[in-house]
Formats: sequence, structure tokens, C-alpha cells
Amino acid sequence: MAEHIFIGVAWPYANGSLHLGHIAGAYLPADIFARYHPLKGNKVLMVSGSDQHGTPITLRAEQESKSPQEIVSRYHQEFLDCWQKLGISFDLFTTTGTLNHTQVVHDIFLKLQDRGYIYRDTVPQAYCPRCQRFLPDRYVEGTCPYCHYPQARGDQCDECGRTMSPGDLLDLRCRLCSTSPHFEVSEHFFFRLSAFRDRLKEWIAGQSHWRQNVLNFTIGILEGGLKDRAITRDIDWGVTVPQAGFERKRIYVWFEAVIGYLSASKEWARSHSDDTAWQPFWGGEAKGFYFIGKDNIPFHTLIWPAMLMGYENLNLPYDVPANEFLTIEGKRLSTSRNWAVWLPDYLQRYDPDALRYLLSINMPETGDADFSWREFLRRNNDELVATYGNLVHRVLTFTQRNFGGAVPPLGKLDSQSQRLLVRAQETLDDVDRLLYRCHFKEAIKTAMALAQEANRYLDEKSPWKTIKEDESTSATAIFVALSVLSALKTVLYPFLPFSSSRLHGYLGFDGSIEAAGWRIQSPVPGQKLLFPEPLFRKLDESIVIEETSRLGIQE
RNA sequence: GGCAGCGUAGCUCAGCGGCAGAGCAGGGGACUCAUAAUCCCUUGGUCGGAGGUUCGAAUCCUCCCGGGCCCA
Repeated sequence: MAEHIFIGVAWPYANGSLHLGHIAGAYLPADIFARYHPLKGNKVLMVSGSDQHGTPITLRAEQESKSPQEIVSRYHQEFLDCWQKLGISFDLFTTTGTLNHTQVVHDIFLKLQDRGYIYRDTVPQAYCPRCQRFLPDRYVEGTCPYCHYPQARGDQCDECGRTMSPGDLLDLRCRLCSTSPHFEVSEHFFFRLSAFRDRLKEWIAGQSHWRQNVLNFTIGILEGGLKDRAITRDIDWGVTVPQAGFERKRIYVWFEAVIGYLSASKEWARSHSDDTAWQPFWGGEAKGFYFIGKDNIPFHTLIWPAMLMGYENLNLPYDVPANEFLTIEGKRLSTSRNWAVWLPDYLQRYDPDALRYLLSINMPETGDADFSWREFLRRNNDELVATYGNLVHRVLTFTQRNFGGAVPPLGKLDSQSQRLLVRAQETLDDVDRLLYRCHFKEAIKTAMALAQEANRYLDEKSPWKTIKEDESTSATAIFVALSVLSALKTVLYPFLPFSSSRLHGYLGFDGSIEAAGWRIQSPVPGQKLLFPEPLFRKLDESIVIEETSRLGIQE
């Protein structure tokens, strides 16, 4: 029976361009997963959107003397453009600025309030006398009360990962002017996170299929204790509070952004003129996967689940396959020092599949992984072009020249040919199992191993020799090779959708790869092939120096 | 000074209690259909170090060293 797979992907702050860290951390694995499931006949809904309300956005707007909306619109457009060019196949990529989002947030807010999970309290709110304003959590810096990390932010400590309120910090400073803020009493709403401790513990204990790093991190925070958290702030950029007397306050972003998963699902349903279409993805046997970077773990393994528990009747996350960090040329990525490879830049100069290949086979799945341009060049030239691209090209051009560009007839299969075809089927099965469990790196390695196997087969069969004496032997080898290419275009499609689609066409198939399903779509003798172009471009050595010299240069 | 992360072949990384692995690079050979691509063979490691637990440790525990990041 078809499964319903909900895929939520981290909501990028619309205050700057995307870089390779974002892609390797969340968007690429999510997309691979989202392309794999439909081939298996499962239903997928993948959503995300621009986070418009993060404090980083107001910070940026202030720096550029623009309105937050201008900043947000600019980057939202850029994101959409990037998804399209890189082939990240969202069903909906919206924003947190929609009326729908506000309505869904209000609904959750009011229900949680009804059930006693949201309560009102007065809170001393950080106020900077020099800037003459209330300070959002991220504008407050200080020493972490748990690990004594001196530059913790008011919402979360980067060092130990614990979440907190600004008042928890020691030695407060205003991030804008370093003046130490004082606290003024202000009335706010709180989320009763503490009420969910036991339920969360019990739930987490059952998640043995989660990645070890995600589990460890989550358990650590749980044992450290969960505190109630303020969910409104004295700011004017954000989702309004559905309560009289709170007109000048807004719902704080950590509470509201995660609700985007649900509001985007509803928006998607409405745009397909079926208001209930989202429901099968959020109830029953549906599984929800949340693809995020490791910095986002507590929000998806504790806070969002707690909110859902309180709201009731919606599925909790099934898995949160958070990735680790991507380093660039051995050094930690830093946007402020421009030590990053920006996605719009990359897409201007290179092909999407080349990047998707490298980031898949070297994904920061279990530990940090490194991106270097030398490695990019090598993986592209020695693996993607030489092993896979060349296999495709040698088989297709041979067919053009010797069999009139049509699938040759299948003669008697010898044991070697049978073995290869079995191997192709096994590859489909193995990659299936691996992708189902989100083991992306292992999955693409397994797929590539089949290409290597096919190269070996061709060398042994030497159809370019047998064509001279015994055409039918040659034809059979080519038929088998074409079958393997067909298996490869399916099994690599989640990773390399652009080249796989082209290969699908070169093999003479109509329709989409998705429609063909997760099986070896067998070529039919006589089927006309399209004249092929090489699937991938070989890159020149010189790009290594060119590209590495761009790193770290301030604009 | 701090760190629930990292130290495995020249490089990039798997393995995480049961005979040290892959790809690339290096060396030798085969082939010529193919984007000078492919295929075979091969060199190369006290798994950072020292203790401990265990019949057995790259793998679990402790300490140390190194680098990394953050801070001062």
C-alpha cells in the first residue's frame, strides 16, 4: 500500500544567499528522499519556505536601511530561482509572511492556550537604554549559565546547544552597542514546555531508528531539564498575537516558524483545490521526516513535538535526519568572512548534477565533511564523467554506429550477462533499502558500483570485437548494457535528476522516470534511441585555483 | 582557559566488539567501443599515544598528545 511521506525542510532565513552548507545539510538529502519515494509508488509532500521573521532579518534590514519586507522579497525570489536550477523539488516553498500562516499559528496558539499549555505572565524584558528599544533574544548576548560559554545568544547557546531565555544569561550585553541592558516588566505568553518532559522522554526512548548524533544531542538537552519559554516579544516584525492588549507585540519566531510545516501543508492543499489534501500526510500511518542542520535539532526533536502533543491529532516527527556541518577547504564555513561557496555563484558556472553528486557521495551524514574544489574536480572528472558518463556514452554511441540507433535484438544470455542483470536488480533493491533509511552516501556509492560493474562487463564482452564475426553476440551484450543503463537512470535519478532524465530520453523512453517506477524499465528491441550528447562536462584543472582564490575575499 | 565534536593509507572518507577497507593519487600491464575514457594486477596503515575492560579493541572506559573551533 502506498505510504504517505511528509518531508519538512529547514526554513532558511531570508536575509542572505544560500551556500553549500545549507544544501549539504538539508535541501539535497530532502530532495533525494522526495524523488525516491514517488518512484516507489509512495505519496510525498515536501514543503518549506522563507523564514521572514527571524531577528537576523531585522538586523540586516537595519544595516542596509531597507524595510524587512524588501530584504525578504529579494532573497525569497533568489531561493526560488536556486531550487529550480538545482532541482530541489518542493511541492510548495512559501513564506511565513502569508495570511494562511498567521491563521494557522493563531489556531495552534489558541488551542494550546485552551488546554493550559500557554499561559500569561509578566516578564522582565531586556531593554537597551542606549538604543531605546526592547531587545529581541538574539540581540542579547551573555554568558551561558550552563556551560559558561561567554558569547551565548539570548535564545540558544551555540556551544552546548541548550535553549534559553535572555534572563538566564549572565553578564548581559546589547549586541548592537554592548551597553548592558536592563529589564522592564512586560506581559507575555509562555509555552509550558516543562509539562511535556515525561511524554517527551517516553517518546524519545522509542526512537531507536534516529541517528546517534541526533539522539545523543536530544537526550542531553532533555536531561538538562526543559524550561517554559516565552513565545511573545516586544517587537513589531512578526506574526500578531491573537489576544486583545497585545497589539504591539508579536509571536516570537522560534514558536511560529516550525508551525510553517503545517501551514505550508494546508496552503499546498488549498492550491490544489482540496482543503483536506494535507490530512493524509499528518495523520494515520503517515511518516514525517524533517531535514535540518544539526544546529536546529532541539527545535525539531523537542519543541515542535511538544507543540504537536499539546495540539493533538497530528503525527509527531518520524525521523529527524539532521546532518552535520560542511567545511570548506578544511575550514569551518563563515559567512561574515566570506569563507563560503555561494549557491547562486556555483549555479552560474557549473552544472547542478556535478554538485549534487559530490555532496551526495561526501555528505556530512555521520560527521563533518569537507568540500574542496580539488575534490570537486576529481569527483567530477574521475568518477562522474569517467565512470558513469563515459559508460553511458560508449554504449549509446556504439549502438548508434553499429545498430542503426535502435535497441538491438536480445540473443542467448550467457552466465556473465545473467549475473550482471541480477546485479542490476540487486542494486535497485540495495539502494531502495538504503534510501528508505536515509543512508544517502552509502546509497549513491552502491549505485555507482553498478556503473563500474557494467564497464567491466563491456571490457570482457568486447562487443566491438564480436561485431566483426558474430553480430548477435555483440547485440546481446549491448542489449544487456542498455538494460543496465536503464537501471542506472532509475537508481541515480534521486541524486542526479537532470542527467537521469536525459538518459531516460536517450534510451528512447517516453514519459517520466517517476511514472516508470522503481524497477528496471527494460529496453524493447527495435526501440529507437535518441542521438546522445555526453551526460557530463569534464572540467579543467584551472578551476581549482580560480575558485579557491575567490574564497575569503570581501566584496 | 573552555569544548557531549575530530584524529584510520599521500588525499577524501567508510568501518564503531570478531582476519584493517573503498575511491583517487603512485607503480606495472591489457584494451581501443568511448569525453586520452575503461579494465586487471600492485605498492602503501603499530587505526594519534599510553593504560584499562574483554577470550578478542580501530571499535567500550580513563588519561595524555595533536589539530580544530570558540573565548581571553
